[in-house]
Amino acid sequence: MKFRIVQTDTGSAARAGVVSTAHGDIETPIFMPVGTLGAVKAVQMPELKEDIKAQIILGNTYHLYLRPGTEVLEKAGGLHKFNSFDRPMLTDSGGFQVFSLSAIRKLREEGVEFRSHIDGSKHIFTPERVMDIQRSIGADIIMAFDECPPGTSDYEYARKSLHLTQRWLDRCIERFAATEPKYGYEQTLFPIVQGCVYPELRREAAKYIADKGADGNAIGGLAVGEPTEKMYEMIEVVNEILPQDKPRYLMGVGTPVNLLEAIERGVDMFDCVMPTRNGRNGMIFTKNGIMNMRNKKWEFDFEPIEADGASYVDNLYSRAYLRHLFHAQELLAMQIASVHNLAFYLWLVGEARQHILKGDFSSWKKEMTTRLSQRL
RNA sequence: GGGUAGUUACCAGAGUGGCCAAAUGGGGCAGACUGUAAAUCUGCUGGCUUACGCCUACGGUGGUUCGAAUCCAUCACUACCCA
Repeated sequence: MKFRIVQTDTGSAARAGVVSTAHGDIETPIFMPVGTLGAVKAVQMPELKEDIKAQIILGNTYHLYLRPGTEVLEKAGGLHKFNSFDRPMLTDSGGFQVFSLSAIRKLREEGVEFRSHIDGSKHIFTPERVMDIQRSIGADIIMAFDECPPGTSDYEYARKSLHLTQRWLDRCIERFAATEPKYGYEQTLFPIVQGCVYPELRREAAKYIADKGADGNAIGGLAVGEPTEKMYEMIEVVNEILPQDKPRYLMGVGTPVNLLEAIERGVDMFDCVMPTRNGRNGMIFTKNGIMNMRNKKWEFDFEPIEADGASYVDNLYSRAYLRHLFHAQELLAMQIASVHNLAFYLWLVGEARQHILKGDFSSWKKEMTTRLSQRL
């Protein structure tokens, strides 16, 4: 994997670049739709590629390991062949499940013991095992196995957790180096910065990772319960240390405004379930703010979903119709909302890139932030 | 024409003397959701009121009772069965 910076913003840490992988290039800043189980929920691949213009999507190690399992993925020839997405892919390691499934897992030095959320069966995830599984899945970018501690963790827990994540990182790197890709194309391992909301821990983590010389680096453990301002502060602290010439991936973030704030602070890559999950739950993101499509106010609003929206669904369907579909619990409602929201997210990062190239990112961002913060 | 069962909030439907402005489900109205255990979850849903509380309400009317959605009488209506 290679990263080339095309333009650095003059007034901020924002930059426009290109990540090159075996499955093609990614223009940054980029948003990556989340397809945990190998599918971006409610979205067909042609829509994802042609309409949403997704350049890279995510998969999840824990979930894909449980279903369909590595045997199916290997026999399919990897996840790209299995799900028919021939562009770059990234898999998360299961580190987030250490957080989100904390009730059904046990954390140990060796790794994490999960009780399957599907059938309760026991599964041990060690850093080595997670590397092996991600080799079987075959994503272009794979993530180190980390512990994602809650945003409310105290300093002592955060410190211990970080050091565990660092030991696990070394084991990930070792295993990764000792194994070969299974499908004939290169895979790249991203380490993950942790440290909760403690600047000194974040600095330590960033230095530790910078020394590893990875082709890309991730910032994890944010947007997990800490105040948003703390998140921005941590991004700044970390990005002062992470290599300038390598892509920076802010994991699991976030709202449209979060994206712009992070881009301004030098982040290149994002993923988040928000456009898809919130979309399925009736929320539409637009450049003029959010809309709850279930609200009565749209009942007789026959205007397009978003007149100058980025997706074909925006002018094809009216707000009243989409509201009707949500009330009637039609599957189409979730499909329309997901396609719209993802197209909007991809439009937003694409615009950010254009304004970085043009040199007016800061003024554009300021105006957009105001518009995005509205509730329609 | 005869018989039986019933009539409760937007709908369905519990409740058969005080703990009832009245379970539960649906619907409705809002809110939440950030590396997806999520097509999920939470709150509200007679009126006035910040609240206490007051008022109006369980088909109509009249009654019994300290007290009635609940008991009695009567009227109206509905469903089913028999002719």
